Amino acid sequence: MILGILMSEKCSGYEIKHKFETLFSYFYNASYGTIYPALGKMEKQGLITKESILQDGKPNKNVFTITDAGREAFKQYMESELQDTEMKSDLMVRLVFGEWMEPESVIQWLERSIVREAEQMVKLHADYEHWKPHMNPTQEICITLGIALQESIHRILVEGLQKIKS
Amino acid sequence: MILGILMSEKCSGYEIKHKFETLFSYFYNASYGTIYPALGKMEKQGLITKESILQDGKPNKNVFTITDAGREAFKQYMESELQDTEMKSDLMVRLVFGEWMEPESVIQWLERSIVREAEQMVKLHADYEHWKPHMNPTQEICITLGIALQESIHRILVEGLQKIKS
DNA sequence: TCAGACATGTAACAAGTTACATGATTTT
DNA sequence: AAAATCATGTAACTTGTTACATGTCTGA
Repeated sequence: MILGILMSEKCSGYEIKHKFETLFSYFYNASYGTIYPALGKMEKQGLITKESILQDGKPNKNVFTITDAGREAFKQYMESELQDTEMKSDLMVRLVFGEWMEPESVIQWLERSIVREAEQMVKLHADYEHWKPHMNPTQEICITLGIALQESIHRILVEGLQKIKS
Repeated sequence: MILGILMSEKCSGYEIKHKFETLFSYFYNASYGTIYPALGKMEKQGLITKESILQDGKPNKNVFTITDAGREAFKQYMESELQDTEMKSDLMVRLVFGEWMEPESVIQWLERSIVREAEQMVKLHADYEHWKPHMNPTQEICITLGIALQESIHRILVEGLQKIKS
């Protein structure tokens, strides 16, 4: 992911984190504890180069630029075998063992999840409208996929909640 | 998950793994390298007890039974704060950086993913038909969710592929 | 005869989280 | 006066994977 980000422009670790939070948060996340060690490692491997920028009134910045070797590594990843999608859903785990709980608990899980999905849907739709003009076709597929997943989850949970309540 | 499984019946590590593969594989997975250490740890904590069964013509079995403390731990988990769903999609990562690749690569990713989703949909539908009679309402919501997610992904990818090709 | 089911476990490694440690400037 | 933004990094811990190690029985 970091190499992909650096394909477009050089960035500091802080700026990379910001992109994870604003642009990619709907399908990817990384903490500083992942980003900084990864940048250090890739610099050692010669995939990126560091440039220290002294700033006035702000801390210094370490800005990283992708190298030819880095672009090569990025392409190798992009051409490698596609990995399966993994997902970890606490809600699904609980639903499978829901028989051991009172219906009220199940209703709480569902209502809570419905609200969360609805909130994320609003955010994603807004993001889509916002970035639509600069998005290329594959990025459109990606965000459309994100939105479709949330809408499906939302729909099924609402239907499920009705059944449980009735 | 293991405690949840043991709520219904005592099981060996091997049997637990089998359940992960057949009943839960659409939303959860665990390897022996996770299961056996987890069983050992929970036995030490007194959440489960071990019983060694000598078998004829087959290796011995260590069968684990949940204790009162285990049932308590299970309920504490079920009543704890619901965690957000996480997902890791290699396809989405690639789609976001698809601008750096030839359309042929993008088409390959999409076609590959469409086939995989279709295969899993067939399997999940068959599973649903098979276990429907013994499923309780919350388990139905869970598998319906799994099926809906796969159908959405499939639909969006087919639509996306058409746009890319045109 | 060979693959697959039955059965348990460890060791090395990979990946990622959270909290800690520091500190100036800017906005509310 | 407090909170947020800008900015970098480490250490301890958690979680999970893959490969190794071992061996019998049963069915095609």
